[in-house]
Amino acid sequence: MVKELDEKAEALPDHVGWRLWQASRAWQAEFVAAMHAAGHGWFTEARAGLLGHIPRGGTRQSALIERSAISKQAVQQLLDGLEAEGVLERLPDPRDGRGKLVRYTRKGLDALRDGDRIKLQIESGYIDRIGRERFAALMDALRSLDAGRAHAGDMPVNVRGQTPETK
Amino acid sequence: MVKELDEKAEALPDHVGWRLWQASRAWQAEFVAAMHAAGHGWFTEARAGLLGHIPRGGTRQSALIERSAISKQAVQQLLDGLEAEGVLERLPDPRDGRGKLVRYTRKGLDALRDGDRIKLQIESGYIDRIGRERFAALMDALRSLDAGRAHAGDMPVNVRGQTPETK
DNA sequence: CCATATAGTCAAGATACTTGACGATTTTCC
DNA sequence: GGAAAATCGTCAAGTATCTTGACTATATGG
Repeated sequence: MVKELDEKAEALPDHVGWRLWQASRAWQAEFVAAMHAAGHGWFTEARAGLLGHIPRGGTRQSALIERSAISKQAVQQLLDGLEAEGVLERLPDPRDGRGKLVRYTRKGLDALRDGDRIKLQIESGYIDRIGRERFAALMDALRSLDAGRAHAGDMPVNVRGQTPETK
Repeated sequence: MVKELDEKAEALPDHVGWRLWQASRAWQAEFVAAMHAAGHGWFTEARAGLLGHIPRGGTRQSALIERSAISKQAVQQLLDGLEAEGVLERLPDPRDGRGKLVRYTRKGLDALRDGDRIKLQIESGYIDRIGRERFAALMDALRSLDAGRAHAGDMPVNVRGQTPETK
Protein backbone atom coordinates (compact mmCIF):
# COMPACT_ATOMS: atom_id res chain seq x y z
CA MET A 1 0.00 0.00 0.00
CA VAL A 2 1.02 3.58 -0.04
CA LYS A 3 3.71 4.20 2.40
CA GLU A 4 3.40 7.04 4.81
CA LEU A 5 5.96 9.66 4.13
CA ASP A 6 7.10 12.24 6.58
CA GLU A 7 4.87 14.66 4.85
CA LYS A 8 2.55 16.75 6.94
CA ALA A 9 0.90 13.49 7.88
CA GLU A 10 -2.47 13.95 6.38
CA ALA A 11 -3.81 10.46 6.37
CA LEU A 12 -5.53 8.97 3.41
CA PRO A 13 -9.27 9.29 3.47
CA ASP A 14 -11.09 6.73 5.56
CA HIS A 15 -14.72 7.68 5.22
CA VAL A 16 -17.36 5.40 3.89
CA GLY A 17 -17.42 6.92 0.43
CA TRP A 18 -13.74 6.36 -0.07
CA ARG A 19 -13.91 2.81 1.18
CA LEU A 20 -16.84 1.97 -1.01
CA TRP A 21 -15.11 3.47 -4.00
CA GLN A 22 -11.97 1.51 -3.37
CA ALA A 23 -13.77 -1.75 -2.79
CA SER A 24 -15.86 -1.30 -5.88
CA ARG A 25 -12.86 -0.47 -7.99
CA ALA A 26 -10.98 -3.48 -6.71
CA TRP A 27 -13.86 -5.79 -7.47
CA GLN A 28 -14.21 -4.52 -10.98
CA ALA A 29 -10.52 -4.76 -11.69
CA GLU A 30 -10.46 -8.32 -10.43
CA PHE A 31 -13.49 -9.29 -12.45
CA VAL A 32 -12.29 -7.78 -15.68
CA ALA A 33 -8.84 -9.25 -15.22
CA ALA A 34 -10.32 -12.69 -14.66
CA MET A 35 -12.49 -12.35 -17.73
CA HIS A 36 -9.47 -11.42 -19.79
CA ALA A 37 -7.58 -14.35 -18.37
CA ALA A 38 -10.51 -16.56 -19.36
CA GLY A 39 -10.06 -15.44 -22.94
CA HIS A 40 -12.68 -12.72 -23.09
CA GLY A 41 -10.34 -9.91 -23.98
CA TRP A 42 -13.15 -7.75 -25.31
CA PHE A 43 -14.63 -7.49 -21.85
CA THR A 44 -14.69 -4.05 -20.26
CA GLU A 45 -16.53 -2.52 -17.36
CA ALA A 46 -18.80 -0.43 -19.51
CA ARG A 47 -19.74 -3.40 -21.63
CA ALA A 48 -20.34 -5.48 -18.52
CA GLY A 49 -22.80 -2.89 -17.35
CA LEU A 50 -24.80 -3.16 -20.49
CA LEU A 51 -24.66 -6.94 -20.71
CA GLY A 52 -26.07 -7.15 -17.22
CA HIS A 53 -29.31 -5.80 -18.59
CA ILE A 54 -29.61 -8.25 -21.43
CA PRO A 55 -31.42 -11.43 -20.42
CA ARG A 56 -30.18 -14.67 -21.86
CA GLY A 57 -33.21 -14.80 -24.07
CA GLY A 58 -32.42 -11.46 -25.66
CA THR A 59 -34.33 -8.22 -25.53
CA ARG A 60 -35.47 -5.30 -27.58
CA GLN A 61 -32.99 -2.51 -27.95
CA SER A 62 -35.51 -0.03 -26.67
CA ALA A 63 -36.11 -2.08 -23.53
CA LEU A 64 -32.40 -2.08 -22.96
CA ILE A 65 -32.33 1.66 -23.22
CA GLU A 66 -35.00 1.96 -20.60
CA ARG A 67 -33.25 -0.30 -18.15
CA SER A 68 -29.80 1.11 -18.38
CA ALA A 69 -29.53 4.66 -17.20
CA ILE A 70 -27.46 5.92 -20.08
CA SER A 71 -28.51 7.60 -23.29
CA LYS A 72 -29.81 5.58 -26.18
CA GLN A 73 -26.88 6.69 -28.27
CA ALA A 74 -24.48 5.38 -25.66
CA VAL A 75 -26.32 2.08 -25.61
CA GLN A 76 -26.12 1.95 -29.35
CA GLN A 77 -22.42 2.58 -29.41
CA LEU A 78 -21.79 -0.09 -26.82
CA LEU A 79 -23.99 -2.45 -28.81
CA ASP A 80 -22.10 -1.62 -31.98
CA GLY A 81 -18.90 -2.63 -30.29
CA LEU A 82 -20.29 -5.82 -28.85
CA GLU A 83 -21.79 -6.75 -32.18
CA ALA A 84 -18.48 -6.13 -33.91
CA GLU A 85 -16.83 -8.42 -31.34
CA GLY A 86 -19.32 -11.11 -32.16
CA VAL A 87 -20.78 -11.22 -28.68
CA LEU A 88 -24.22 -10.06 -29.70
CA GLU A 89 -26.29 -9.82 -32.84
CA ARG A 90 -29.13 -7.53 -33.78
CA LEU A 91 -32.14 -8.67 -35.72
CA PRO A 92 -35.16 -6.76 -36.94
CA ASP A 93 -38.15 -7.09 -34.66
CA PRO A 94 -40.86 -8.92 -36.62
CA ARG A 95 -43.53 -7.26 -34.50
CA ASP A 96 -42.37 -3.70 -35.02
CA GLY A 97 -40.73 -2.44 -38.15
CA ARG A 98 -38.88 0.21 -36.18
CA GLY A 99 -37.45 -2.06 -33.54
CA LYS A 100 -34.53 -4.41 -33.27
CA LEU A 101 -33.90 -7.43 -31.13
CA VAL A 102 -30.61 -7.93 -29.36
CA ARG A 103 -29.49 -11.48 -28.82
CA TYR A 104 -26.40 -13.31 -27.55
CA THR A 105 -24.28 -15.30 -29.88
CA ARG A 106 -22.64 -18.50 -28.77
CA LYS A 107 -19.58 -16.49 -27.89
CA GLY A 108 -21.67 -14.20 -25.71
CA LEU A 109 -23.30 -17.07 -23.87
CA ASP A 110 -19.91 -18.59 -23.19
CA ALA A 111 -18.77 -15.34 -21.65
CA LEU A 112 -21.89 -15.21 -19.50
CA ARG A 113 -21.18 -18.66 -18.18
CA ASP A 114 -17.59 -17.78 -17.34
CA GLY A 115 -18.76 -14.56 -15.72
CA ASP A 116 -21.00 -16.44 -13.35
CA ARG A 117 -18.20 -18.74 -12.38
CA ILE A 118 -15.75 -15.90 -11.81
CA LYS A 119 -18.21 -13.98 -9.74
CA LEU A 120 -18.51 -16.92 -7.38
CA GLN A 121 -14.76 -17.33 -7.23
CA ILE A 122 -14.22 -13.74 -6.26
CA GLU A 123 -16.88 -13.99 -3.63
CA SER A 124 -15.17 -17.06 -2.23
CA GLY A 125 -11.95 -15.15 -2.04
CA TYR A 126 -13.62 -12.40 -0.11
CA ILE A 127 -15.07 -14.83 2.36
CA ASP A 128 -11.70 -16.45 2.86
CA ARG A 129 -10.18 -13.09 3.42
CA ILE A 130 -12.55 -11.53 5.91
CA GLY A 131 -14.59 -14.44 7.16
CA ARG A 132 -18.08 -15.58 6.43
CA GLU A 133 -19.57 -13.49 9.17
CA ARG A 134 -18.03 -10.23 8.12
CA PHE A 135 -18.95 -10.91 4.56
CA ALA A 136 -22.54 -11.55 5.51
CA ALA A 137 -22.56 -8.34 7.51
CA LEU A 138 -21.19 -6.48 4.52
CA MET A 139 -23.91 -7.77 2.23
CA ASP A 140 -26.53 -7.08 4.85
CA ALA A 141 -25.40 -3.51 5.27
CA LEU A 142 -25.19 -2.89 1.55
CA ARG A 143 -28.65 -4.29 0.97
CA SER A 144 -30.10 -2.21 3.77
CA LEU A 145 -28.49 0.86 2.36
CA ASP A 146 -29.99 0.17 -1.03
CA ALA A 147 -33.42 -0.53 0.38
CA GLY A 148 -33.31 2.73 2.26
CA ARG A 149 -32.30 4.52 -0.87
CA ALA A 150 -35.13 3.10 -2.93
CA HIS A 151 -37.37 4.68 -0.35
CA ALA A 152 -35.89 8.07 -0.86
CA GLY A 153 -36.37 7.63 -4.58
CA ASP A 154 -33.25 9.44 -5.63
CA MET A 155 -30.40 7.90 -7.45
CA PRO A 156 -29.61 7.00 -10.95
CA VAL A 157 -29.19 3.32 -11.36
CA ASN A 158 -26.85 2.70 -14.08
CA VAL A 159 -25.22 -0.62 -14.14
CA ARG A 160 -21.58 -0.92 -14.58
CA GLY A 161 -19.35 -3.60 -13.47
CA GLN A 162 -21.88 -6.08 -12.66
CA THR A 163 -21.63 -9.62 -13.72
CA PRO A 164 -23.82 -11.00 -16.37
CA GLU A 165 -26.67 -12.17 -14.27
CA THR A 166 -29.20 -14.80 -14.84
CA LYS A 167 -32.24 -16.29 -13.29
CA MET B 1 -48.04 0.46 -26.91
CA VAL B 2 -46.13 -2.63 -27.63
CA LYS B 3 -45.09 -3.79 -24.25
CA GLU B 4 -46.11 -7.36 -23.87
CA LEU B 5 -42.72 -8.91 -23.74
CA ASP B 6 -42.18 -11.54 -21.16
CA GLU B 7 -38.75 -10.79 -19.87
CA LYS B 8 -40.04 -9.89 -16.47
CA ALA B 9 -38.31 -12.78 -14.83
CA GLU B 10 -34.98 -11.00 -14.88
CA ALA B 11 -33.96 -10.31 -11.30
CA LEU B 12 -31.56 -7.53 -10.49
CA PRO B 13 -28.07 -8.70 -9.65
CA ASP B 14 -27.38 -9.23 -6.00
CA HIS B 15 -23.77 -10.22 -5.70
CA VAL B 16 -21.16 -8.30 -3.82
CA GLY B 17 -19.67 -6.61 -6.88
CA TRP B 18 -22.99 -5.20 -7.91
CA ARG B 19 -23.79 -4.02 -4.40
CA LEU B 20 -20.44 -2.36 -3.96
CA TRP B 21 -20.68 -0.69 -7.29
CA GLN B 22 -24.13 0.58 -6.62
CA ALA B 23 -23.30 1.82 -3.15
CA SER B 24 -20.21 3.55 -4.43
CA ARG B 25 -22.06 5.22 -7.26
CA ALA B 26 -24.82 6.34 -4.96
CA TRP B 27 -22.35 7.86 -2.55
CA GLN B 28 -20.53 9.70 -5.28
CA ALA B 29 -23.70 10.97 -6.87
CA GLU B 30 -24.91 12.25 -3.53
CA PHE B 31 -21.62 13.88 -2.74
CA VAL B 32 -21.21 15.55 -6.10
CA ALA B 33 -24.79 16.77 -6.07
CA ALA B 34 -24.32 18.26 -2.61
CA MET B 35 -21.11 19.94 -3.69
CA HIS B 36 -22.85 21.44 -6.67
CA ALA B 37 -25.66 22.61 -4.46
CA ALA B 38 -23.07 24.21 -2.22
CA GLY B 39 -21.85 26.25 -5.16
CA HIS B 40 -18.91 24.10 -6.25
CA GLY B 41 -20.10 23.44 -9.75
CA TRP B 42 -16.63 22.53 -10.96
CA PHE B 43 -16.66 19.46 -8.76
CA THR B 44 -16.61 16.08 -10.50
CA GLU B 45 -15.89 12.55 -9.40
CA ALA B 46 -12.60 12.33 -11.20
CA ARG B 47 -11.42 15.57 -9.66
CA ALA B 48 -12.60 14.42 -6.27
CA GLY B 49 -10.46 11.35 -6.63
CA LEU B 50 -7.40 13.48 -7.16
CA LEU B 51 -8.20 16.06 -4.49
CA GLY B 52 -8.51 13.22 -2.00
CA HIS B 53 -4.77 12.77 -2.36
CA ILE B 54 -3.82 16.39 -1.82
CA PRO B 55 -3.28 17.28 1.85
CA ARG B 56 -4.43 20.68 3.04
CA GLY B 57 -0.86 21.80 3.28
CA GLY B 58 -0.23 21.05 -0.35
CA THR B 59 2.10 18.53 -1.89
CA ARG B 60 4.59 18.01 -4.63
CA GLN B 61 3.15 17.03 -7.94
CA SER B 62 5.37 13.98 -8.04
CA ALA B 63 4.12 12.80 -4.67
CA LEU B 64 0.62 13.13 -5.97
CA ILE B 65 1.46 10.99 -8.95
CA GLU B 66 2.78 8.28 -6.69
CA ARG B 67 -0.28 8.27 -4.50
CA SER B 68 -2.94 8.29 -7.12
CA ALA B 69 -3.13 5.24 -9.28
CA ILE B 70 -3.35 7.04 -12.59
CA SER B 71 -0.66 8.12 -15.01
CA LYS B 72 1.28 11.27 -14.42
CA GLN B 73 -0.18 12.75 -17.58
CA ALA B 74 -3.69 12.13 -16.30
CA VAL B 75 -2.77 13.78 -13.02
CA GLN B 76 -1.41 16.71 -14.91
CA GLN B 77 -4.51 17.14 -16.98
CA LEU B 78 -6.73 16.99 -13.93
CA LEU B 79 -4.44 19.51 -12.27
CA ASP B 80 -4.61 21.76 -15.32
CA GLY B 81 -8.37 21.79 -15.05
CA LEU B 82 -8.39 22.44 -11.34
CA GLU B 83 -5.87 25.21 -11.73
CA ALA B 84 -7.96 26.79 -14.47
CA GLU B 85 -10.94 26.67 -12.13
CA GLY B 86 -8.94 28.48 -9.50
CA VAL B 87 -9.14 25.65 -7.01
CA LEU B 88 -5.44 24.97 -6.95
CA GLU B 89 -2.25 26.73 -7.88
CA ARG B 90 1.13 25.37 -8.84
CA LEU B 91 4.35 26.92 -7.68
CA PRO B 92 7.94 26.01 -8.39
CA ASP B 93 9.50 23.91 -5.68
CA PRO B 94 12.28 25.98 -4.12
CA ARG B 95 14.09 22.82 -3.13
CA ASP B 96 14.07 21.22 -6.57
CA GLY B 97 14.20 23.14 -9.78
CA ARG B 98 12.37 20.38 -11.60
CA GLY B 99 9.53 20.06 -9.15
CA LYS B 100 6.32 21.91 -8.56
CA LEU B 101 4.23 22.33 -5.49
CA VAL B 102 0.49 22.01 -5.65
CA ARG B 103 -1.45 24.13 -3.22
CA TYR B 104 -5.07 24.96 -2.53
CA THR B 105 -6.34 28.43 -3.15
CA ARG B 106 -8.88 30.02 -0.88
CA LYS B 107 -11.55 28.71 -3.18
CA GLY B 108 -10.14 25.21 -2.88
CA LEU B 109 -9.99 25.36 0.88
CA ASP B 110 -13.59 26.52 1.00
CA ALA B 111 -14.57 23.53 -1.08
CA LEU B 112 -12.63 21.23 1.21
CA ARG B 113 -14.41 22.60 4.21
CA ASP B 114 -17.80 22.11 2.57
CA GLY B 115 -16.74 18.65 1.47
CA ASP B 116 -15.95 17.63 5.02
CA ARG B 117 -19.28 18.88 6.20
CA ILE B 118 -21.13 17.08 3.44
CA LYS B 119 -19.26 13.86 4.09
CA LEU B 120 -20.39 13.91 7.69
CA GLN B 121 -23.93 14.66 6.66
CA ILE B 122 -24.05 11.75 4.27
CA GLU B 123 -22.55 9.48 6.86
CA SER B 124 -25.17 10.61 9.33
CA GLY B 125 -27.83 9.81 6.81
CA TYR B 126 -26.43 6.33 6.38
CA ILE B 127 -26.38 5.72 10.10
CA ASP B 128 -29.94 6.90 10.39
CA ARG B 129 -30.91 4.63 7.59
CA ILE B 130 -29.27 1.38 8.60
CA GLY B 131 -28.34 1.88 12.23
CA ARG B 132 -25.07 2.59 13.93
CA GLU B 133 -24.24 -1.06 14.33
CA ARG B 134 -24.73 -2.02 10.73
CA PHE B 135 -22.78 0.99 9.64
CA ALA B 136 -19.89 0.05 11.89
CA ALA B 137 -19.99 -3.47 10.51
CA LEU B 138 -19.89 -2.09 7.00
CA MET B 139 -16.82 -0.01 7.70
CA ASP B 140 -15.19 -2.90 9.48
CA ALA B 141 -15.76 -5.23 6.57
CA LEU B 142 -14.54 -2.73 4.01
CA ARG B 143 -11.40 -2.02 5.99
CA SER B 144 -10.71 -5.72 6.40
CA LEU B 145 -11.15 -6.25 2.72
CA ASP B 146 -8.70 -3.51 1.96
CA ALA B 147 -6.19 -4.74 4.51
CA GLY B 148 -6.42 -8.23 3.07
CA ARG B 149 -5.78 -6.85 -0.36
CA ALA B 150 -2.71 -4.96 0.72
CA HIS B 151 -1.45 -8.13 2.29
CA ALA B 152 -1.86 -10.07 -0.90
CA GLY B 153 0.59 -7.70 -2.53
CA ASP B 154 -2.10 -6.48 -4.81
CA MET B 155 -1.45 -3.30 -6.62
CA PRO B 156 -3.17 -0.10 -5.68
CA VAL B 157 -6.00 0.79 -7.89
CA ASN B 158 -5.21 0.91 -11.48
CA VAL B 159 -8.36 1.23 -13.32
CA ARG B 160 -9.75 -0.08 -16.51
CA GLY B 161 -8.72 -3.64 -16.36
CA GLN B 162 -5.14 -3.07 -17.19
CA THR B 163 -2.45 -4.64 -15.11
CA PRO B 164 0.54 -2.40 -14.76
CA GLU B 165 3.35 -4.41 -13.36
CA THR B 166 6.76 -2.95 -12.87
CA LYS B 167 7.15 -0.71 -9.92
C1' DC C 1 31.98 15.85 -16.40
C1' DC C 2 29.15 12.59 -18.04
C1' DA C 3 25.50 8.98 -17.50
C1' DT C 4 21.36 8.33 -15.92
C1' DA C 5 17.35 8.89 -13.17
C1' DT C 6 13.61 12.07 -11.98
C1' DA C 7 9.97 15.99 -12.68
C1' DG C 8 7.11 17.83 -15.56
C1' DT C 9 5.17 18.88 -20.30
C1' DC C 10 3.36 18.31 -25.07
C1' DA C 11 0.92 15.68 -28.43
C1' DA C 12 -2.01 12.23 -30.12
C1' DG C 13 -5.32 8.74 -29.46
C1' DA C 14 -8.84 5.43 -27.08
C1' DT C 15 -12.99 4.82 -24.39
C1' DA C 16 -17.20 5.98 -22.64
C1' DC C 17 -20.16 8.87 -22.57
C1' DT C 18 -23.14 13.41 -23.99
C1' DT C 19 -26.58 16.43 -26.93
C1' DG C 20 -28.65 17.52 -31.37
C1' DA C 21 -30.67 16.39 -35.67
C1' DC C 22 -32.84 13.22 -38.61
C1' DG C 23 -35.37 9.48 -41.31
C1' DA C 24 -38.46 5.68 -40.73
C1' DT C 25 -42.08 3.49 -38.78
C1' DT C 26 -46.20 3.05 -35.61
C1' DT C 27 -49.88 4.90 -32.83
C1' DT C 28 -53.32 8.30 -31.73
C1' DC C 29 -57.01 10.96 -32.54
C1' DC C 30 -60.36 13.55 -35.28
C1' DG D 1 -58.66 7.53 -43.81
C1' DG D 2 -55.23 10.48 -42.77
C1' DA D 3 -52.50 14.02 -40.54
C1' DA D 4 -50.15 14.90 -36.09
C1' DA D 5 -47.49 12.97 -32.69
C1' DA D 6 -44.88 9.60 -30.37
C1' DT D 7 -41.38 5.96 -30.64
C1' DC D 8 -37.15 3.46 -32.56
C1' DG D 9 -32.97 3.48 -34.20
C1' DT D 10 -29.12 6.02 -36.48
C1' DC D 11 -25.62 9.53 -37.84
C1' DA D 12 -22.65 13.22 -36.49
C1' DA D 13 -20.15 15.94 -33.46
C1' DG D 14 -18.40 17.21 -28.92
C1' DT D 15 -16.72 16.47 -23.92
C1' DA D 16 -14.37 14.24 -19.98
C1' DT D 17 -11.19 11.10 -18.53
C1' DC D 18 -7.44 8.40 -19.10
C1' DT D 19 -3.72 6.15 -21.99
C1' DT D 20 1.12 5.70 -24.37
C1' DG D 21 5.04 7.88 -26.59
C1' DA D 22 8.30 11.40 -27.06
C1' DC D 23 10.56 15.29 -25.27
C1' DT D 24 12.96 19.07 -22.14
C1' DA D 25 14.99 20.55 -17.96
C1' DT D 26 17.04 19.66 -13.75
C1' DA D 27 19.38 16.79 -10.26
C1' DT D 28 22.49 13.22 -8.68
C1' DG D 29 26.26 10.17 -8.24
C1' DG D 30 30.27 7.99 -9.78
